[in-house]
Amino acid sequence: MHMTIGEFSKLTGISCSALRYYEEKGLIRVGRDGGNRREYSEKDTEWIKFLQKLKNTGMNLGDMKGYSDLRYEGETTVSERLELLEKHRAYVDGQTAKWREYSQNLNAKIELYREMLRRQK
Amino acid sequence: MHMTIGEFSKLTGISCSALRYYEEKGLIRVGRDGGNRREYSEKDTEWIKFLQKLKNTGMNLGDMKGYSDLRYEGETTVSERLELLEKHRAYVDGQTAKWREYSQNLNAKIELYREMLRRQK
DNA sequence: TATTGACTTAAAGTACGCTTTAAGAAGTAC
DNA sequence: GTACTTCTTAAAGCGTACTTTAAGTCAATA
Repeated sequence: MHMTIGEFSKLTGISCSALRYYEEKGLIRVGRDGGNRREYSEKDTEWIKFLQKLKNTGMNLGDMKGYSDLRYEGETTVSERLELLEKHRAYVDGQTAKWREYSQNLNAKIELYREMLRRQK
Repeated sequence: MHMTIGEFSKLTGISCSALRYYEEKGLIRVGRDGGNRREYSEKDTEWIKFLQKLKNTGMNLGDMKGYSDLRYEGETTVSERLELLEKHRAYVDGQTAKWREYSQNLNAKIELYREMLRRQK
């Protein structure tokens, strides 16, 4: 049922040092066994995977900590969490638009270069 | 015709320290006057603006340095530069797709939360 | 019992893209 | 000529998200 940090690291693909760092930053709360070793559970697996997704969508650790705090508070914070997620989605949508624009700008520049090359020949 | 680093900084909106850093990294080559002060020209304005655009599309300084080297080599490198830009566009397109996907994933998660809230009521 | 391997902590190191600091030199204003 | 501003360099500092190192602890195996 419980895993050591090494097992949990292998399972999730997250390095031990990163896992300790996340705990230190308050993203994940972990219990200890008799010998002061971290004990990770199945539930932690899902939680850390969700954190990974937030991270992958460009959320920084500070904001993830805010979300985490709400989650550890329990079910009563669901609507607050929803709000955070919606705010983050606005950010993600902004990024999407930004990159789309970059691509268009680059295309224009590339066309200019192609034109230069055609004239050189 | 020539500008000091302070004037050039104001004109471009890039801090003096950043300008010196860019020169140190080889992104821009700058001449000196009798008193060893940097002299920026009109041409540098366009070049630095182009560099800014590359940076804004997520290109790192190392890659910008590669592009810069080719540019300072002269007209014969235009097709190589074109290649670099096309490679970078592929990267930018990848980023665009990535963010679009993130947005979709987030939407799914948000819908899930909305569903939870509806059931709570 | 002795060794091995996985764990513990705190602190320092890393990469990137700068910014800040310190100390000095040179041009400008009066 | 002297005060002021802007420039010069090298080196250290910063924020983020970790990684690496050092020194020690604990449990399992030979």
